[in-house]
This record gives sequence, C-alpha cells and structure tokens, in this order.
Amino acid sequence: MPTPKTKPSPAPSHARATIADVAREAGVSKATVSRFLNHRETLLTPDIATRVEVAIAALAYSPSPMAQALKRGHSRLIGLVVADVGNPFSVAVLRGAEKACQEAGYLLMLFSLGNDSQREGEAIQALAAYQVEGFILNTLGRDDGAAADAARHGKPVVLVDRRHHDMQADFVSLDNAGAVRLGARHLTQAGYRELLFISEPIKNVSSRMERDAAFRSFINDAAADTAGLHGSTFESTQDDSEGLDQALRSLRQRAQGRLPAVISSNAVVTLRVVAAMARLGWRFGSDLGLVGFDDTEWSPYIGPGLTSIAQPTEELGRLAAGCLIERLKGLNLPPRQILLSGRLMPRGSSIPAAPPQA
Amino acid sequence: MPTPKTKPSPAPSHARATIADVAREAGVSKATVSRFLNHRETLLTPDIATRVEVAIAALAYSPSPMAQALKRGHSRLIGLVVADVGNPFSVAVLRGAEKACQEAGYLLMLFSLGNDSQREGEAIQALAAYQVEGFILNTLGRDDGAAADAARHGKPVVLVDRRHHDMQADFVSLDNAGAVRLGARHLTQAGYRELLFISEPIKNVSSRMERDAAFRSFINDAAADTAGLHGSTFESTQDDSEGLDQALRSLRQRAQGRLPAVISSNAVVTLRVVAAMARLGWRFGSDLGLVGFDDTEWSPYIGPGLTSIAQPTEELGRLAAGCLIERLKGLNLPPRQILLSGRLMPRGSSIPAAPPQA
DNA sequence: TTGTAAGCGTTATCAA
DNA sequence: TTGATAACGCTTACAA
Repeated sequence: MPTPKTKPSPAPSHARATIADVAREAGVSKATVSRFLNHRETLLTPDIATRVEVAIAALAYSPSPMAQALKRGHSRLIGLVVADVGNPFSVAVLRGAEKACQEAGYLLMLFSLGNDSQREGEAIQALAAYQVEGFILNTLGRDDGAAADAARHGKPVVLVDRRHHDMQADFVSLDNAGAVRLGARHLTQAGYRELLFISEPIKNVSSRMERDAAFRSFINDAAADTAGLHGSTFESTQDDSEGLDQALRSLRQRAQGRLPAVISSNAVVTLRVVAAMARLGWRFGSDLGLVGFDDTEWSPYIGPGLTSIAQPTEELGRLAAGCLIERLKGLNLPPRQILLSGRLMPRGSSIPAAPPQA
Repeated sequence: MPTPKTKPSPAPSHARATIADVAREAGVSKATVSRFLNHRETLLTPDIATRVEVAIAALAYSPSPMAQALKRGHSRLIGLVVADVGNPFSVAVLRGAEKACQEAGYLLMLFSLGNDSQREGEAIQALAAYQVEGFILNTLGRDDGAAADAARHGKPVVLVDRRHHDMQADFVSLDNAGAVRLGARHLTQAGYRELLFISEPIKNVSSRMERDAAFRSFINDAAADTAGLHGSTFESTQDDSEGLDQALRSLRQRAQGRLPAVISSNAVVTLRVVAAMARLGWRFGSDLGLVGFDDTEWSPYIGPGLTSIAQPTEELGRLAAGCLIERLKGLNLPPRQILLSGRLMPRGSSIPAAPPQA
C-alpha cells in the first residue's frame, strides 16, 4: 500500500501546481480559486479567502499564462520586431521598452530580422500566433504588407524611428529635422562651409529621408545669410570604402579653402568615416569637421573627441512601450506622433583649429 | 435573409481560423486535421489529405502555439536571461542564439535583469510560466537558488560565460585561461614587465575569477624565465575613476623604468582605462601598454589602436542555443563544457615605442 | 457567496 | 483510416 488513501495525495509531486490542485487543497472549487485570483477584493468570504491564500502559498501556485491566454484571448505579451539586434540603437530601444514592459507586467517577445526586411511579415505572423497583444516595430518599414498584417490582426502597433508607409499607428522618434539643424548649425557657426551629409542608402527608409530632406532645406535656408555655404549628400554602403574615400577627397577639393565637414547619419556611418580618416591620414577638426548622429560611449575618445547628436534612445523605447500599453488599456485616440529632441554634444571634431593632440 | 444557409458560413470573418474552422471547411473532423498537421506522411487518404490541405490554405490557417503548448506541455519557446541587454557581449550572444533558434523553429523570450541579479529567480519563474522549454542563462550566477529553480522545473539549462555554482548544466564560454595567457604573453614579449590586471569587482563571478586566477598563475609561471616580471590585480567600479587613476599612477611608479601595462577584463573596463588615460594625459603603448578583452568595432580607432582579445561572441550564442536544442531533442549526456578560443588582435596599444601619431 | 459546467484551440485515446 | 470525445489549465455564465 504505497500511500494511505485518507489524505487524497495533495498534488502530483514535481509538476507545476494547477488551479485544480489549489482547489482541492483548500477544499473549494476551481471557480473560487479563480475568483480569488482575479477579483480578490469582491465577493469573497474572509474565511474562504484565507484558505485559498494558504493553499496557494503552500503549493507555490501561480497561474499558467498559457492557459489564461487561451481562455482570455490575450497574453500579457508584447511583440518587438527589430531590423537587427546588432544595431545599438535597436538595443537601446529594446532596453527601454523592456523596462517599461516589466513595470507594467508585460513580457517582451523578441524577433530580430537580421537585417532581412523580407522577414518582417514572418515575424509578425509568428508573434501574432503567440497572441501578443501588440507590436513595437523598429524595422525599415519597406514591407508594407507586413505592418498592415499587424493592424489586420486588430492589434495596436507602435512604430519606432521609422515610419511605415501610410500606416495608422503611433509613432515615436527623434525629431530628425530639429536634430539635423542642430548639427548643421553647429558646424556652420564653427566656420565650416562645405558640408556633406553621409547616410546609409536612403532607399525608402523614412528616418533617412527625413534627415536628408532636413539637411537640404537647412542648406537652402542658411545659404542666404551664410556666404559660401554649400551642401551635398552621399550614400555610403558597408563594402564601398573606396567610394567613401573618394567622396571625402572630392569634398575637400570642392571646399577650395573653405572648411569641409561631414554630418554622419548614425554610429555605423560615423565609424566608416573614422576608418576613412585613418586611411587618408586626415585629422578631425582641422582637416575635416564632423558631427555624427548617436552619441556612443566611445565618441569622446576617438581622435579629439567626436561631436555628436545624442538621441534619447532608451526613452524612445520606454515611450514606445508606454504608448502601446496605454492602447492596450483601452485608450482610443487617433494615431499620435511623439518626437523627442536630440542633444548636441560638442567635442573636438567640430573645432577647426584643433590644438595639437596632447 | 442575410446568408442562405446552404453553405454553412465558412468561418467567423476576421478572427484567426481555428482547427474547427478548417475541419468544417474540409468536411472532416478536427482530429483528421490535427493528424494531417502532425503525422502528415502516415495514415491519410490522399483524397482527404488534399481536402484538408486546400481548406488550410483557403483559411490561411496556422495552429495556435498557445493551445499546442497547453496540450503538449511545451511551447517551442526558449527563455534567455541576460544580466543586462546593455552589455555588448550579451547582445552578441543574444544575436547568435536568436539565429540558431530561428533556424530550429524556436522563438526566444527575453528577460533582462537590468543588472539586478536579485531578479534572476523572478525571471526564471516568469519564463517557466510561459512553458519555455529551456533556459539560456547569461547572468552573474550569484543567485544560486534561481538557477536551481530552473533545473527543478526539469528544463535543460545552458550557461553562457558565467558558471553557476555547482550547477549541473551545459556551459559555453571563452577559454578564459587561454585568452589571458594570450594577452599576457603578448605583453611580456613586447617587453612590458609590470602588469596590472583590471577587472570589474570579482565577487563570485566565475569568469572574472577564472581570468584573475589565470593571470596570477601566468605571472608565477613566467616569472621564472622573465627577469623583472611582476603582476597585480585591481578591481574597478563605475564611479571610482579616482581610484583607477591612482592605481595607474602607482603602477607606473612601481614599474621603475620597467614598462607598465594593463590587461582589462572587458570592454567596459577598457573604456574606463581609456578615459583615465585621457585624464592623465598618457599615451597608449609608450606610457602604458594595453590589451583588452573584447574586440569592439571602435577598438582600432582609439589612440594608436587598442590591442584586444576577440571573443567569438556570436558563435557562443549560437552554440548555447544549439546545445539547448540538442537536449530538447532528447540528447542525454552528462553536462558538457564547450570552450572557445579567443583571438589576439595586435594593435598599437601594445607597442612600447609608439611612433608619433600621424 | 459559492459551485457546476462549458468552452478557449489543440492533441491523444479510443472505437468504429 | 477516420471520428467522437476527453483532456490540458484556466475563466465565466448561470445556478444554487
């Protein structure tokens, strides 16, 4: 006789306790336990309530989110799709979002596209299958169908940094136009006159287009009261370091005694410019001015220090998650746009007469 | 008469199609559809099979992983717990793991501790609740109970970079001892004699302890045939830049004409050393040699280039996920250790007579 | 205030 | 080979 049948053996030894186990242990029905869990304060006799409470504690019970999701149709899960986890910007967003989600009791499901924007649809499908309640999308946004899919699932969507074409969704981003002006004005005030905006291939990526457009219009506007000001744009790719070198050389040629400078559109591009400078043997500040988007931890220590435009990345992530969670709580507004300002971090790379390096 | 009842209206308009919808559409039972899904090649009349296939396509049906998880007791989910997503090492691991998981049809659930190691237990609980099938842990491993929890759930665990105290689990990591020797030998061969190993607070973190121990034993062993070789260790913290400066100054003093050098235990520490050098006005190579763990994208561009020890981070992540997936497939071996070698990237910071910077 | 029972979307066991 | 049917762990009418 293995176990005397007097005490109906409390719970299967090692598996997670279920609501049924708790009910048995407390001598009540499953419904009662469920009520205790979900409507604690209402409709409960103190006596019963404590019995349930004790049983829950005794069995270390916690409800299965899976079963809850199945029943309720939602999951306390938020789907985050990023173009690539290798991108520090995405990571910062991830970090902020993760924080906000944890505070609100959500868990993040991550899908990284590995820079293959074709897979955006796949990502959304996979995430939707897990009943995520909403999406945060930090992708290129070139797969319009994909984002539409998300909306079609009837789930709220927040776009970070990159707009999707004609999508009705909340949008959280840096104020690109303002940030570009910040950088460009800083350079012109420092005396630089031949400006080059270097971006990753602009394609149809909204943030890149916005920055480029803002740059052009700054040049147009400022050309009036700034003698000799001129600007152009260069699209840089991973492998074409030759092209970049060439662009830099011809920039300096064009300058003709005026001071040449570069605005780089993100940290990746900045690093490419840094590499090019090393190849060319030029010095930041004197040979070439630089303001770069994204203030990284290493920016202060390259050459005379790299002037950069800091994005409130983590804040962006937090806000994105916040927006989404508000929607999940029932907020019903037309799509919002939240634009955060960048901050200029002036350093040596935008000082024309760089003092000799110590 | 809204809809003629001849065709039993195929499926509720907008919601996800369920297996019941498919069954109805194909005129078969749910069981048959399920069989088609799971045991495709066996037990199916071609006729029926195609009918089901067509219905599935027509309704764009895909099974709900939630329901499957509930029924099967597992979820195609893998839980990844990292100490902090801000750590580039963790991100690289994440990236590798994510890739491997996607290839094997798993999805990653991420929980970042935000450097609060107390929350490791919480993380494992949360993830376990979602029926993740296994864990990849890249945490400090000071909360022993937590990891034990994971094991108690009966789910396989893979540890990355940091061992947990007496835990029976697969372990994937850099060959720390070998890597330290690589760096230290490089430094001594370059002529440096007064060595300082700088680590984050060693506490009980396994990788830090291993590196420190390896450093000490290298010094011991090498002191025999290397005249004047001496080594010590310094633990650096975020806010104590004063202490770091002091440690560097006294290192140089101790050197007494011999060449002083530093081995920094990760990228974060390296950056602190870089900052300290800027404060002190010293130059890498000549004033102080440096070899740093982690070869970052910016390493080549700081000062004369930072000599570093590259870790195969992404590979570590991929292997970790791989290990886990093998276990999930039923592999039943005693805990394995997989150690990958680091690679030395020699640059200017370990050349004593640094040529004047161009 | 509590319990009974149905059902969420699957899979697995049994008959047919 | 196929179809009922009973779970999986939970929530929620509806009854009591």
